[in-house]
Amino acid sequence: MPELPEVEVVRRDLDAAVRGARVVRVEVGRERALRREGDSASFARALCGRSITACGRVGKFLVVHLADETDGVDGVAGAPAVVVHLGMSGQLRLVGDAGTERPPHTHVVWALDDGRELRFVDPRTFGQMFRSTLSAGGRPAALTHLGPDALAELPEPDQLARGFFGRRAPVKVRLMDQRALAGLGNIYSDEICFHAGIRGARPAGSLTDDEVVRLHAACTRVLLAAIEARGSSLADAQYVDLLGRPGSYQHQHAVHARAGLPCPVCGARIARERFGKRSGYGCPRCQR
DNA sequence: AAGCACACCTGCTAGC
DNA sequence: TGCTAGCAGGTGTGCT
Repeated sequence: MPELPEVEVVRRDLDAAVRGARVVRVEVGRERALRREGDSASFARALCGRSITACGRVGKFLVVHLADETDGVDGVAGAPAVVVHLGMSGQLRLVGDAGTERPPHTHVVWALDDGRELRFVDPRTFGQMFRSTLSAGGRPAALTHLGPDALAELPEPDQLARGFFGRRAPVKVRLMDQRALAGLGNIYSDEICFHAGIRGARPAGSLTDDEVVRLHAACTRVLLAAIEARGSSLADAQYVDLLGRPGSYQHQHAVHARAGLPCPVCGARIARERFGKRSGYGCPRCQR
């Protein structure tokens, strides 16, 4: 399932590929993909004729910046954007030839002025796209509830520690709380906790200053390595990039989805643990 | 107010 | 072999 690194890989590729292209037609095959929009016809009308000026990201949300109708200036308050969330199984696919057969579950298609198509494909339909305008800080207004981005805006350790103070919730759950820190999901919270040597089930408020410093460092280290490897593609959710290519960071996973396999550091068996309805993974020996 | 439980949805798998 | 039940997951909402 796409988390921050996967979305960042898509963002970089998309930015390089479609910046300056103009949307000439929008097709909506499934309304649910636009469930935050009033109706798909007005969504399509609003996009047609607009140029893509840049592609940004906040946490797991992709932000496609569009040229303003009047002056085409991007990035200022009030400028239009389309926010895309890939959910669990969503993919953005860019094809050069619009005649290429569309995969099943292609819910939204943007036809570009150079003949290419940007397709939103999402079997499990947890993903969505919707319009939003940029607020004063440069973020889409619809995303102001998100905490700082876990890569671009990672708070300093002392500020992270303040966010953990007094919390009984497990540190893994706290890391995945998008209102506190945006971008981490089940995969990367497991890997970050492992690299920090901290059990995910520990109450967030129980972490020492030194442990928060380790968590802070592990966060940046893991996210950068995952982006370098172009993200994680696991068996079921099948993350692939704009051109359909899988990432390779799953081969570097130390603990996630590796229950019963040996820890790459100490050889102990990786344990699976329940966090509500979710499962987390960790090394019982390396993580305290 | 923090922390839970649940709905949403589909494809895959384990078990019968 | 063919069916069904269970599971996976992020976000948003609503309850305690």
